[in-house]
Amino acid sequence: MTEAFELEAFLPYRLNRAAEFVALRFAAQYKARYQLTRPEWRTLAALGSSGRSMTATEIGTHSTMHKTKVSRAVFGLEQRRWLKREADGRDRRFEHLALTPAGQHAYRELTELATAYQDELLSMLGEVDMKALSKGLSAVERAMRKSVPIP
Amino acid sequence: MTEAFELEAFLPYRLNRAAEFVALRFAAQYKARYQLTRPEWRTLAALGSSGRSMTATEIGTHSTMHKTKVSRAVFGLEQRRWLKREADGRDRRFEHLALTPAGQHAYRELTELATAYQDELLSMLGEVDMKALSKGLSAVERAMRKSVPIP
DNA sequence: AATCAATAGTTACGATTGCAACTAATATGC
DNA sequence: GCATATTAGTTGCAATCGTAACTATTGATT
Repeated sequence: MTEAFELEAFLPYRLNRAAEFVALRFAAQYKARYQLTRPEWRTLAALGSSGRSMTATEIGTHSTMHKTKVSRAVFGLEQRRWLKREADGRDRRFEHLALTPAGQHAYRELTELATAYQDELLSMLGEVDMKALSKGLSAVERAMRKSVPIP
Repeated sequence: MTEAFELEAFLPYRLNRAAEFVALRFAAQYKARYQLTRPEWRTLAALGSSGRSMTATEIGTHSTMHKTKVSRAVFGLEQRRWLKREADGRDRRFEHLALTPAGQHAYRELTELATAYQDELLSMLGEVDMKALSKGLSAVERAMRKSVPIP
């Protein structure tokens, strides 16, 4: 006899639920403190974490966000004066995006929140299970790099 | 000196990216074949998997979907005649939702797709890493049950 | 039993999203 | 060197989403 389908064991379902839970609790923090949207936080994080300037496409690839999402997030951060654009001298289609000092300051504050949250998660999950999760996620990331994009 | 924040190691970020990757590849299948939305698939799966009738609130709790999402998904499935509502005799606020034979048929077809996809994931990740991921997700699920809902 | 609180589910509406079409710039082929 | 294809990024628009307000029903309080 064939094994019955178990939704509770279905990986997309489990991953999605876990991701939503973990993300929501953190989003509540930066939304409350900075009125940042999620795409804005992800853009800020990509730029701040890289420590260099990036193009919008790079940000999108790195954080797997749609280019229109990135475009709007960049606009939002630009209005806050957290980010400045600089045209590429050789190829003017490119815009090099970099954090302003104010943006870097916000990034540092947010990474403090993020680090504290990561610690909180570690204590919630325990070191052993956290390691297991990390190992599993690494495998997914490996698969992502190998796989051909869907759209 | 303090450890620098590493976005690539930040759990919400990693989980979200992995979940999106895994979900998107499956969504492409049921969208192409049935024009099902994600909330509709999740509702169908919750009902089919439980094997019994459920209320909208139960579906929402179980799949962590907002009640308006559930409400619209139920409406969609009802229009396809995949689901029927039955009022509770004692408390008429409740609606007991159950799959029709057509709905059960669709559910079985979709679970075949899902099972095949799960197998594909297993072969992509490898058994060891899949086990690790599963163990890590179980820990998150445990934390979810303990934690107080944010909204 | 009359009022008030709580719960299940729906809906109106503003915000967010992604697709497709667009502009602008550069690369390629002939 | 000119037409065509390609790429970076933006925007219009329709679909989707979540919040808050709503209806309907039941429970609790007095």
